[in-house]
Amino acid sequence: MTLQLFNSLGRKKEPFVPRIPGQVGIYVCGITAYDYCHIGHARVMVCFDTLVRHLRAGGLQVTHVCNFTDIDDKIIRRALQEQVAIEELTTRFIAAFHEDMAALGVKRADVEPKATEHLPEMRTMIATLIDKGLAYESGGDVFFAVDRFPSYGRLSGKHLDELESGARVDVDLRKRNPLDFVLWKGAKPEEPHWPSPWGDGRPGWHIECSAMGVKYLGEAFDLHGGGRDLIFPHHENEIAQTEGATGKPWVTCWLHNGFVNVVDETGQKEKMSKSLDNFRTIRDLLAAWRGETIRLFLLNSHYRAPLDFSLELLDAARAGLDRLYGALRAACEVLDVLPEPTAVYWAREQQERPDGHAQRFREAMDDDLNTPRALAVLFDLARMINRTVGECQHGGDKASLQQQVALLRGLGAILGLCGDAPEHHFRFCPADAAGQESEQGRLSDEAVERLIEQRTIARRNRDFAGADRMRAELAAGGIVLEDQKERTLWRREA
RNA sequence: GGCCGGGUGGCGAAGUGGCCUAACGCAGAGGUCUGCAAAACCUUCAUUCGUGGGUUCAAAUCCCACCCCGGCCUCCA
Repeated sequence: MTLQLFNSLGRKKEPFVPRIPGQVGIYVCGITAYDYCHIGHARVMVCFDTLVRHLRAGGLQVTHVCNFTDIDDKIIRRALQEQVAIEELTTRFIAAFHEDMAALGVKRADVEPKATEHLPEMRTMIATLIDKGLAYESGGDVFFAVDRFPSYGRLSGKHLDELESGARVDVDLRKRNPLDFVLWKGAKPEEPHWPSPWGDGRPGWHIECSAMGVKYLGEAFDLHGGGRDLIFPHHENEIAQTEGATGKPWVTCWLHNGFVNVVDETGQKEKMSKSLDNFRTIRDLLAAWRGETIRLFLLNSHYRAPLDFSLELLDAARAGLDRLYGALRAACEVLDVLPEPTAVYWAREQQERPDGHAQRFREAMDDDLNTPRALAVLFDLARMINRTVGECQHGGDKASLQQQVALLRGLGAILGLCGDAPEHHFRFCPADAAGQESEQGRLSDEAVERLIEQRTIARRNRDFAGADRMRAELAAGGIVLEDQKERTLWRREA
């Protein structure tokens, strides 16, 4: 079975066949750097990071491009509000983006181009479009003429005539067709601008992805992804510009992930978005939950389905992750070292692993990135590991345990999970504002270890009342104990 | 108005014609283990898949109608 992906262009699953055997180019629409990222952004990045990991596990050489929009209306407005230079603002939020993504286990893209660093490419493309009669100057701006691109609307399933009849705001008299979109905006006073044959100004939003996509991945490449909300008009416009300029088909397969919705107290749902001001930033959440927990939460539903966000669901995800790491930790009781969390590489591994788990995992991922099903395999493996640990403790064979744990880590790595030391997971200490009082009440790792030692002595002396008192003391600090044969493990409760 | 997703157990979520008396996770119940716990393991937890029709030997899965939720058509991941 080969990888099948749901192509938004045509709205059906298709076998994924790289244009160049063994190689894949993927462009993911990144962020506009003017604010912190929220769960919606996290979803896109985790989703495509996972896809890239899976492609690589399949032996493909992937070039992953993810851009930054570092000039646009919102950025200008925000910089003005905060009284900072535009570049300072964008630099700050790009750095924040990198931090957040690192916490979520999202690998850096191979290329992270910025719009402001690609003015020449954009101008060239605009010039070509004008030459070809697909774009025109009007009132200091340059517009793309949608009428001149016959397949406009193909991606979004919209027809020009229907769009035009729809109620549209702001009829711009400089446009020949109200749907024409701007490629180049004439400079306004006080705004950053660059020179161009059509006068000073700055690029429109859509053109940057076209120009940078072509530059780094070519006039034709395999995959282009982003959130559902980008289908129209952003991606529709990208296609029109690029294919208009090059005269040939651009992207083979368009991928779009579903929204993250927010449910309020009354049960009302709505899409999480900046403009609705109902978003939770990743950074907020990272105070109370590990990034990996957020990642598991996101991967627990299929990427194209809508996803409702709630704190309760994050707690459930944390409990699920506890289970996975619990198995790894149990394995530590038998194995001296855990196998490296290196992603399974199918080309090499598949013959050696006829065992059902790897197979099931791969089939799930190959089926349009069915991460919930892939995750189920991980949980099944965890159960098996727990069982095997029990057998090992009764004199069973360690080799199969070693293999199972290696598989859990190897498959986990494709999802970007289970890569840490179990203790790192269980001792995670929420830095969250849950309270100032918790600041004092919080026990340091060392203090916990000390109390546990005392308790061990008490238990040895069969002073169970004393031991229970110490356990209660630890419990008050959010510490849960697990007595093993030889030692006592502990974890912090959420 | 046009177009697009989604409605599966207490919750989340797979499954899209027979392996489904519905995977997996969370929560719950009982048991084993334990000084007691915790964790783990075992057992249990939807004869039912928004509603009503229909097609079929067979439907959560296909067709028709309807209801509900969300989104896009304007910046948005």
